Amino acid sequence: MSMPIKKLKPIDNLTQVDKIEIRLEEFLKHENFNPGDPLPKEIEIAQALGVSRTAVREAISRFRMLGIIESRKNRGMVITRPDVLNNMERLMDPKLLDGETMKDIFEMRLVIELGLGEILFLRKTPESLSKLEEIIEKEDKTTNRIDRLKYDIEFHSMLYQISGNNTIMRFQKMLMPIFDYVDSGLKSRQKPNSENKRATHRDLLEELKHGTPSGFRNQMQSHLWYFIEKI
Amino acid sequence: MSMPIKKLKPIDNLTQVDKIEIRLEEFLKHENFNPGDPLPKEIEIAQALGVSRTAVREAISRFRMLGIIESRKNRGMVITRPDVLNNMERLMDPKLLDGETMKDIFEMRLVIELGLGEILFLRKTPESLSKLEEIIEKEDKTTNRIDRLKYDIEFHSMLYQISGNNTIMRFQKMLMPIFDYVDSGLKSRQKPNSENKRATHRDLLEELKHGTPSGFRNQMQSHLWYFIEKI
DNA sequence: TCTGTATATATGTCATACATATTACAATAA
DNA sequence: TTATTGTAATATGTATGACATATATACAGA
Repeated sequence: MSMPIKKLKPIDNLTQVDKIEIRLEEFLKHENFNPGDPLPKEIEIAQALGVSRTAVREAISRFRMLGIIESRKNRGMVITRPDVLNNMERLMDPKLLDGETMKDIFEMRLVIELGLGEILFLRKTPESLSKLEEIIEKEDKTTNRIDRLKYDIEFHSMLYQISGNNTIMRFQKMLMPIFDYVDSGLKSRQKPNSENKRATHRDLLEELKHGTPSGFRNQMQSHLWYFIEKI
Repeated sequence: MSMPIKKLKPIDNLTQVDKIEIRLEEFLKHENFNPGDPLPKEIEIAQALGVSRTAVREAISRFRMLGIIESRKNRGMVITRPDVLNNMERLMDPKLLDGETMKDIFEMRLVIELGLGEILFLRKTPESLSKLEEIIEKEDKTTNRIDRLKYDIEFHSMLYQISGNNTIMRFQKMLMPIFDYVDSGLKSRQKPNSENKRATHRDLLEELKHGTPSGFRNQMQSHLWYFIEKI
């Protein structure tokens, strides 16, 4: 008969560097560090923790990767404001992500676009509306398929720009490759003839000019229907 | 009179490790590495690049941080599927971010919630609706302010759960601290009496049960009005 | 005031040795 | 044979000491 082996929890499997990382994070929070504040020297940290400078450097390089620590020769290290999206951008590669996550991202792009109406009505200006107008006109004139796609993207990008929300704009931009990848792999559930009433860019613009947020949301839903019904 | 000094771009200010990182990224893409594939040994990489193992390790530790490389003793290193949100979560700290970004995030949370309607109608089930029902009932019974807040959060969390989109759910969860922080710092533009017609959780549920996506979007807009008018 | 020089300093890089966990396989006992 | 245990090989993890390099500071000279 064997021992009740399940009771035996595995011991700390953290590497030295992991532990240092944890300690440093505690240290930063506890000492209430703010962007711009200088950090102790590498050697001092190593000595204080009783570890080698090598290990400290590896731990610190992780924070550098996150963007919350910067270091320059002789100046030492300082706390910096991280760029929230910077790291995420590097991971937006269809080869790296799993299907489930990519599907999630596909939906997320749609969700954001559908939810954008409210903010657009708050931020729209005559100038921005006329820019949308320009894009639509260029779109109407062209027959080239590739150009139409270009203007399509331009139109939606302009909407984000009008939102004045830089984070959302960047977020959308980095979602794009995944969105396109998923889109090209999904089949429509409906017959092609169901797209008869799809709202156009002009419909959206007219709604944005003279309509209501509620109306705009509905138009956008109609406009994106082609994608939504793929979900 | 000064030179047109702005035209003078700074020379390569990349560290050795930066260069190694770039080379490795090229290598990974060019050789078409996929999750699960093993990487060459550290020493081999170092020799191939003509640099020290230390530098290679620092570069690789960055990829480990991103979550696209994992390494175990003797097993060597392998490409792994990164967790897209993992790094971002660590940065969601009001002390680290600047006001602009936090405002963006505040809006983003609202945008997502406003755009969620469509997907909810696609994914709702009798079971999930009755769970919402339960939460509302508990909410109605309580008079405690803190409990009401708890059920409020629970209700909205349940909506995300119904969406079936794990990425959005996690995303929202990590946006929360920033959202609350910004919210507590913003003042309402309107007089308090303007909230007379605010849609309740029950309104949302009824709409979700018997209404339409369009109706739900409007109800949600009304429900979140308190926040929206703070934008 | 500006420019060049010297020096001190903290990070960046390197070479080397050893520690440690994991694998594969041989050795041993049942 | 079968299962457990020991052992060597291996790749990553850690430590140490040395040197390289960029930057700040101070000071000298024009």
